[in-house]
Amino acid sequence: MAASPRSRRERPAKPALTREGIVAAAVAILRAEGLRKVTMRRLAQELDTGPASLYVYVRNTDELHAAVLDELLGSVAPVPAGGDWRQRLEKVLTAYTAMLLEHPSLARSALTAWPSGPNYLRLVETLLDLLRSGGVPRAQAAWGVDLLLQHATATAAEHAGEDTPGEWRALARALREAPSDTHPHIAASADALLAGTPEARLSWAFRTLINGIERTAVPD
Amino acid sequence: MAASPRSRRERPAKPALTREGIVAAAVAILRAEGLRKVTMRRLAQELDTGPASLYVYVRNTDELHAAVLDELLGSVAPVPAGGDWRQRLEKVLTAYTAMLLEHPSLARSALTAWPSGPNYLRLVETLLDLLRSGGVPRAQAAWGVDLLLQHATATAAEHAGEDTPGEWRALARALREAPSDTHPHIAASADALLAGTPEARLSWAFRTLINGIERTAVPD
DNA sequence: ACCTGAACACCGTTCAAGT
DNA sequence: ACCTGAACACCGTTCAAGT
Repeated sequence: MAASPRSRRERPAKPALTREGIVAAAVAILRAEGLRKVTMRRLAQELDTGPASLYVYVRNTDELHAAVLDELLGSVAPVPAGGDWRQRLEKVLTAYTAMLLEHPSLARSALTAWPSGPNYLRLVETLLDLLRSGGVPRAQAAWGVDLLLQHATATAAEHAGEDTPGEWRALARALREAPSDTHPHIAASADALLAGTPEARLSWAFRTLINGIERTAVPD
Repeated sequence: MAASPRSRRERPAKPALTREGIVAAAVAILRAEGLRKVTMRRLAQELDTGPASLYVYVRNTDELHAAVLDELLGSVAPVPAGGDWRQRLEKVLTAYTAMLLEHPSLARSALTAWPSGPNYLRLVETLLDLLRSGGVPRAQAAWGVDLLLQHATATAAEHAGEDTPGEWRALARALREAPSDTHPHIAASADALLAGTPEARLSWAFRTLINGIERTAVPD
């Protein structure tokens, strides 16, 4: 009679591969080392197998990243009830953006690979509910949700270039140094263009979007 | 006396490396094969040299992509004068978006690596001018330009996942199949959520943004 | 200063072969 | 059906050495 596997090794037995387990391991790597390390090869290594084995459960790297986002979406707390619908709307959107800002590279990939899991649907439902409670017509609310979520995702995705101080500084300099004869508006607005904390700008953007959504009719 | 280089080879003499030449070659590869092929190695091969040689002129791959975008920005035609400022604004933004839609993966990279070249400044100046001519206060116009350009860029970037039929279909299905007891708003709005041509939605989005920008004050 | 070959440390994905 | 080793076809970036 052979010894049980448990008595043979000190290490925990290698767990069977499942899609769930793969996604969980991917989330762990994301939190510890960032999305750039969430590769098929690194993941396989973590799961003590070869990269080819993962293709039984995940079609490709993009699908893997989408599954990871779906997972994280579950951690966005629901809005507490009560209060002004505009404020509540801004609060959900800010919470969603904050989650994405913890993983900007994931936001970047979410821009192309939209999630469609249960947590994403719950978020869409909440946004529709709030817009409708503010009296926004159904068609406008529907297109508005897309606009609001796109803004949140894109804003987080902008922070994906880990460093970016180079690019940002180059732009700030270019704006400040724009000659006022050829670029009078930029010269007059350089400070305004660069003003505001990220939080203030995000809040303004959401309020701007909501104001626009409220009063812009969808064609026909 | 040695023969002149010209008489020695049939091929045109290898041109000296310059940043300009490198960027031009990168644009050529982009047009012919897409951004995914605009790699240091592929570019070096095209220029008949080794990848290491490029690092004299370009800091890294991101900077290369930013330079390429800067180049393409020059191809966006200026707005013809005259007409309603809103319509003109929508027209410039649509032209900018159309250019980015020809290279969605470049739009994706533009979301993180903002250009700051002369063509980009010209675009910002035009947008500020149009918003000001519509009576939008300077501070709102400044933040508004950012919002408008971000929307254009993000919209183009969304199309970067070359195929994406999988993800899109999955989302459409999830929306249509959402049970009406737990997701009443989605159930009632499924058609509205999925309605509209990309052009109609882009136009609505720009008008929505402009309406919002017009009437949302910047803090303090 | 500019250019290069070669190396280091990685990738995604496929496929034939095994269990 | 699931899993694997090995291979194919690539990456970005650095560095010592040459001109």
